[in-house]
Amino acid sequence: MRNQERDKEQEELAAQVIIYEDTNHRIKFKGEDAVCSMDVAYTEDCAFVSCDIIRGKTGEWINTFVTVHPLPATPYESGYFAYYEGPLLEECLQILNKKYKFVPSLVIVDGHGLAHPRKFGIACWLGLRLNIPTIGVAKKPMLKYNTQLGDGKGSIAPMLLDDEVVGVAFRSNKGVKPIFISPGHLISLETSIYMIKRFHGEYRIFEPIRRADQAVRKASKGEEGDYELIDY
DNA sequence: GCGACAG
DNA sequence: ATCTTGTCGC
Repeated sequence: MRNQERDKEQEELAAQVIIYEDTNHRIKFKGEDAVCSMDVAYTEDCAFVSCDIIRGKTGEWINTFVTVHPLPATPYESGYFAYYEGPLLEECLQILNKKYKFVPSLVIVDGHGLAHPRKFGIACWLGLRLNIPTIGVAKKPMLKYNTQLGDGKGSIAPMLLDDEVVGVAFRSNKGVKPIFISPGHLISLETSIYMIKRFHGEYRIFEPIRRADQAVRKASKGEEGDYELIDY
């Protein structure tokens, strides 16, 4: 598909994305509800996907699963990340669903949600595919933000697209580069920020994503770690 | 028109 | 994303 066609497709799908406007936390976790955070690592011949699972109600870590997949057929292109990595995330969750009847209540993705030039980052794509709430958390911005962002831990600056606030730059620790939070689907920006703060941890990178990253990194090197590899 | 642009 | 050592700082 050419970029012009993909742009059109992204704009059409973006129109289907549901973002809540209210500042109330519309996600209330019940006893067993799971929040999963996902990441991917690549080798020359395959992709490793991790799904880090915590209990939404308590934040307690449950497990980190890793699945193995063929490399994507299409190359990575900025702006079209979902076409590259999205299907991998979806397949990993399908495997966990078949094997454990696992259905997350919220999925947090390494990448953007609404904070994307056409308001359709990978978190939006996955949310639409699964019909589940999603959040995007990225290490680099795609949109401009106020670089006057405070230096202290917890400082926030809005990211704008045509005067609309589509996400925030978030200083997760004093003096470190910010991370970038945006809603993906079936969630509000306020709740997205709330969830990231709630489960964040002590380092710059959101802790569950950090664990997911470590898991796939080790798995891709054949090293042991705090993860469970699922053969397929 | 040109450049910038997640992983 | 991935290829890679030491090093500065809390």
